[in-house]
Amino acid sequence: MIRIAKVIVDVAAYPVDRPFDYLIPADWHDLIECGCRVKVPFGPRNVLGFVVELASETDVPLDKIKPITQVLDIEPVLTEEMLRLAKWLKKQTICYEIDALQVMLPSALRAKYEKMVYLQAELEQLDPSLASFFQKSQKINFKQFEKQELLKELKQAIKKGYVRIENEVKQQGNIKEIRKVQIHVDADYIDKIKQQLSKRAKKQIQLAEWMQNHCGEIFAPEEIYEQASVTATVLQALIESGAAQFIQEEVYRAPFTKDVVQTMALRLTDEQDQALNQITAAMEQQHNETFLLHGVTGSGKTEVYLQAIQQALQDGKEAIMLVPEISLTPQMTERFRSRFGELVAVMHSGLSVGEKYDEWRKIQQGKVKVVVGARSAIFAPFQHIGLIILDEEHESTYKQEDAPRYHARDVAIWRSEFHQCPVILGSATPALESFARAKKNVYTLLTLKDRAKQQALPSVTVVDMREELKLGNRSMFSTSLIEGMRERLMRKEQIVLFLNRRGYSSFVLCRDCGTVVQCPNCDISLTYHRYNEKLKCHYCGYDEYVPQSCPQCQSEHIRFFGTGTQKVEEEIYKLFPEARIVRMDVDTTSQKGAHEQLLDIFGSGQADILLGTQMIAKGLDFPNITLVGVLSADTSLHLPDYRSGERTFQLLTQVSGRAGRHDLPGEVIIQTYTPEHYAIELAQEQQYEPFYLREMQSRHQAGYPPYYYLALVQVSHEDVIMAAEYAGRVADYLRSNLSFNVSIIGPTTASISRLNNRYRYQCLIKYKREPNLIDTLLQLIKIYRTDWSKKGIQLIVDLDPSVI
DNA sequence: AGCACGCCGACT
DNA sequence: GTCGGCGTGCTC
Repeated sequence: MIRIAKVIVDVAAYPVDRPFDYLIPADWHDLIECGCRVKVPFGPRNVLGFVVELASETDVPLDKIKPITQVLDIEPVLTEEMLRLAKWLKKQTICYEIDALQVMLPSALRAKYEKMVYLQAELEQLDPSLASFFQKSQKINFKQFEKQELLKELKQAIKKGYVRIENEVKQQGNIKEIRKVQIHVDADYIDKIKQQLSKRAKKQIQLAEWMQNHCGEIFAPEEIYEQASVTATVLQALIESGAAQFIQEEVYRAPFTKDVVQTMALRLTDEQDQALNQITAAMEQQHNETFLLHGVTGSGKTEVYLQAIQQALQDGKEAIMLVPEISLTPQMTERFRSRFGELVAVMHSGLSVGEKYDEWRKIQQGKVKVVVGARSAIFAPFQHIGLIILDEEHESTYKQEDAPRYHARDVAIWRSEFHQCPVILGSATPALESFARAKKNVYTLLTLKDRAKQQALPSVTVVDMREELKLGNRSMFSTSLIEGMRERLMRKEQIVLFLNRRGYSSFVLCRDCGTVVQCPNCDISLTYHRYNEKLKCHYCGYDEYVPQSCPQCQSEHIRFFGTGTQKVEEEIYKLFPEARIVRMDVDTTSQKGAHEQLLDIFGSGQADILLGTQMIAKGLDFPNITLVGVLSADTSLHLPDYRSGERTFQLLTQVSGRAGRHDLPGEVIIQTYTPEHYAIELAQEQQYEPFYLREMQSRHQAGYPPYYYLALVQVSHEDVIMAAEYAGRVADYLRSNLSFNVSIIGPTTASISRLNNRYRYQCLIKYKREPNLIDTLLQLIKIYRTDWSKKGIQLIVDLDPSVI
């Protein structure tokens, strides 16, 4: 007899990161299952929790055990697979189990808490200032009293027992329902009602007769008004007499705006066909093989994905397709929807909470078979996964930056083992780690060397901006880029300009004293944004108006340096006043749907130039683009990160791939001050393998992945001295507890040494094999959680960090 | 995490 | 005496 539920409570804290036992009330014995959300009393408050296990007995003394107060789900929201996956995530990423559970669900299913004040006595007994609140209701939100500064009075009332405070657990997600009308099933019954109607109620009689012809059917009220030509009052009257009833029908919010035309599978090239065959073979054998699909830009990776998914669907299975971020989704999702129609769900950050919830339910209820989405879609609640795909697998957005710090690739591989299905990691520029694994046959390498339509790769020119400067060209455009743009504008072809910095200019500098205007909360210079004449911190969001004089020396000689997208836009207008420009960066795409809209404008030929940041580097596929310009290849090259070379190579290759994808030949112009850097030289040749070999060499020398694994421990505190002191303790602890062949670098200041008023230090751990590592880190975290956290120290452990 | 409990200094 | 500061400990 099962009576005890083991529950993970919604409290992210070290001492409560374990299941708590609760009694299942008798009426719910058959109702509560593993994976259900429940409301439970926890100490003095009520919290939400997840049932992770059912048991028939408990070690907890009976006087301590409390019953579950509410069941939030009749059907579990988490499968057994998810509960197991959560335990794995907890261990793998060192996070709280509750965080691992929450990350798998749409935010709509997470709890919201509200403190409510309940009236416990007669209204007259209460202080008049309080009593006014309880005129209409027995319970009032605590916030109301807070706002009116009545906390003292409230405290008095609690003491006297007139009121009581209780924490209410609320669900945010509501299923959107619309009201429909169901006609009574029995025509004779409606007839009876009709007989009882007054002869003068002509309209009601008319409606009753209409209803007799539609027994049991369901209509939207508007349909009835129109079809029976009656008004709402008449319908209301008949519903009251029982001839019909209102019902609630669940609807899904529609995140798709456009209709799509059905497309068929394209004919594959030999290379594509070979790749597909290996994948489908693995699917047939139910083999959890991981493929690395390395295909040059324009080689038709997406078509391979589509046909592999087609196969999964034919086998009665489901498929998950991950894409890096919203940038890819409009064009990509359209492509998926046009192939698989209504069987596709979409998940990305651009959807509202409600829309995400609806898409999630479509997956859970088996209404769709394919999900196309960003990182978190890897947790799609499918039960028979036949295939998982990560497109652009090298992208760092697949790594979540806050707890649980998981990598979607690792989760994908875990789920593929569970479901015995293959995983495809696809990229034109695979992450070094992935390519190395493919070379070691951990992954199966599939290569697409040629573009699908046999187009030549675009010709790439690297322009040395130092030479331009010597020749007296001080503008941000080289002579050849200007010429290229002029030609394309004349020929009515399209241009993509890429710049990886948003805003107007990168920093504001005083020419007299050399002060650079900095964020007051972070150790970062502020960026000038022209449209609202403000300086903005891109890390914490702080903004201020542009100072008229230097804040340090009051000099008026302050100048803007560096170049952002807004400034480039202005410069282009100066050069080509007739050019129609679409600018895409975080500032122009923050509104919902703006992304699609801007791409539509460009795609339909209403603009000549697409100017943008990172977000335009991927996935764009427009036939008329024949020129791609990279304004400065150096920006990403000189970041203090061991991956900066790899990132630059990837970025340049991706951007270059936007040109000449169809019939017209493409040209790429890369502007740089360091043309001799191997990442730029090899990007020009568009050869991945030479770059891979060269980069592997430097990783080997410097002791970085894939030769070593990394773990990062970051310490922060409001006070520099505290932060430095405890970072030192971390380093000491690690050095004395890890083996000698592990190198510990640091403590050093983090690349952003102050963020949101906290000073940041870090220790980097490089290791090849250190079975002791997780346990040592857990020990360290224990010390931090029991001791250091009280002193305001914050400690973060990131295994396999994507940015260091 | 959040909340109660408890112990200590400063005020009507 | 009472209020409110925050160190300590617990949550099935």
